Amino acid sequence: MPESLHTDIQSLDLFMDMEESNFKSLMRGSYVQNFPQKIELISEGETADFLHVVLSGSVDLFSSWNGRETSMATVRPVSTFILAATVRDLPYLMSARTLEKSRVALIPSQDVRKMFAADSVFAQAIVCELAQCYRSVVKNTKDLKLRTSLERLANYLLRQQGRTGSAEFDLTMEKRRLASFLGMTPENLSRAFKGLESRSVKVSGNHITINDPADLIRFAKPHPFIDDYSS
Amino acid sequence: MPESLHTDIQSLDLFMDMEESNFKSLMRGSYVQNFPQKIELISEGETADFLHVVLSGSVDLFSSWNGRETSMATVRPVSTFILAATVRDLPYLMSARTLEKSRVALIPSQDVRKMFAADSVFAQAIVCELAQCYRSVVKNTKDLKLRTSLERLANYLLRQQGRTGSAEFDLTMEKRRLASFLGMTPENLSRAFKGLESRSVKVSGNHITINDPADLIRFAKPHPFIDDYSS
DNA sequence: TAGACCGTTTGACATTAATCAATTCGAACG
DNA sequence: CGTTCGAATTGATTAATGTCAAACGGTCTA
Repeated sequence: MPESLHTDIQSLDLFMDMEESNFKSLMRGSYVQNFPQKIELISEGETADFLHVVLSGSVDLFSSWNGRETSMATVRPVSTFILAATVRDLPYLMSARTLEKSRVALIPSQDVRKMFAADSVFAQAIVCELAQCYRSVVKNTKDLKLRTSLERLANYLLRQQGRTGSAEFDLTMEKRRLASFLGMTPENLSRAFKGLESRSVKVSGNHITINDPADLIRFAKPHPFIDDYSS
Repeated sequence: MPESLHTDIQSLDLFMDMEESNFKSLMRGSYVQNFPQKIELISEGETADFLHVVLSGSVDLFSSWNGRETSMATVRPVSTFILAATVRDLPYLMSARTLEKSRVALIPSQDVRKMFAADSVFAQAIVCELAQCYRSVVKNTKDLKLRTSLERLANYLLRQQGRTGSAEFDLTMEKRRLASFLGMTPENLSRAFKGLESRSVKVSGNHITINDPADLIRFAKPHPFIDDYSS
């Protein structure tokens, strides 16, 4: 693996503080692969042979049951996914596919498990990462169970707006995936956008304008323990 | 804290393999409290001062937003809760209340954090526990997003049946809470039970009889990556 | 044992969301 | 510049779920 990528990977909280030699050792068994768009990287139920790190592009985590499918999360650079399956040596609970041309680093799970037993700083970093992941999923569950689809969309838009700080921004995924992520059908999402027009939201293609954020906030009632992904 | 309780706590995967002296040291700062029924132990948003261990009774984890409330999980002896908030020193994402008279051990979060930095075996146990918790919530999300309420109930009954092994069993929580846990209203749950009558489910009070499990399975289509809580 | 209380059930109805079919829109391409 | 393809939208309809009010049925207690 080219040295330049080491730097990217090492910049992750997960690897940042670990013993340099240990990090090098982890990288020795790892390799980087480039994938075209819409390639399934892993499938639900497979054993977790590698910890994955998205270096560029983006990856969709999704699940299926009985012919239905739902998008669970989007992984963007630079971050890892399926850490939980890796450390427990259990089958994946989600599938993953590239959303666009992406570069992914693959670190053998066995090496990760060996290393976290040997390097206590690394173990601590894994604890933090997993706790963070756990809290994200809990927030997501609260979002799903406590809110209507219109409220979920409104809060989603406010979160996106918070990331850019601007009143205008572009959706970062296509609407059909957003619908799936928010737990509704594409048709319903389309109507939900209509329903937010009266709350000062303007949609044109995937460009969103929030004319009166205060008004939208009044309706959406965002709450840090659901919407603040940083805690 | 009485020595006899040490044994209960130490029997948890989380503490089982750690250095005896470290465990003792953790216990030194801890204490046990008895709570009556329906007492709120912690509230969403508070800082996580203690790791909680349910020794007897049972505890409901729930969340609220905008006047609505939903039950997220039930904690039964012997197990911990709010580990994630504890290790990250962040506010609770859920509230907790006793469902019945319960005995709870309180371990200062600071001590837990110190200890997991010092004892790498403990750190590994925390990693396993958190990974497990994470996977449980992911399964729950899949259940919510991929299934109708009728399917969720059917699979819930099959899971309960799997725990006892018998075709008959009693519900372990009152129906209003079960409804909330499954993401529906009590009225809807009542109708869902009716809807499962044709699938050989008989309900009498909180006593359930599954006359033809194969038939119910055909409808519910249980799947290990959603319903198998042991992996 | 009568009454009160609380959870559950039932029925009627409203709301929300999913489905199906048809159309529109927009980017990619020859 | 028109064609093509897939996504997005729209409308009509059905299905699922929530709401409200009333009735029912236990359990506890005075």
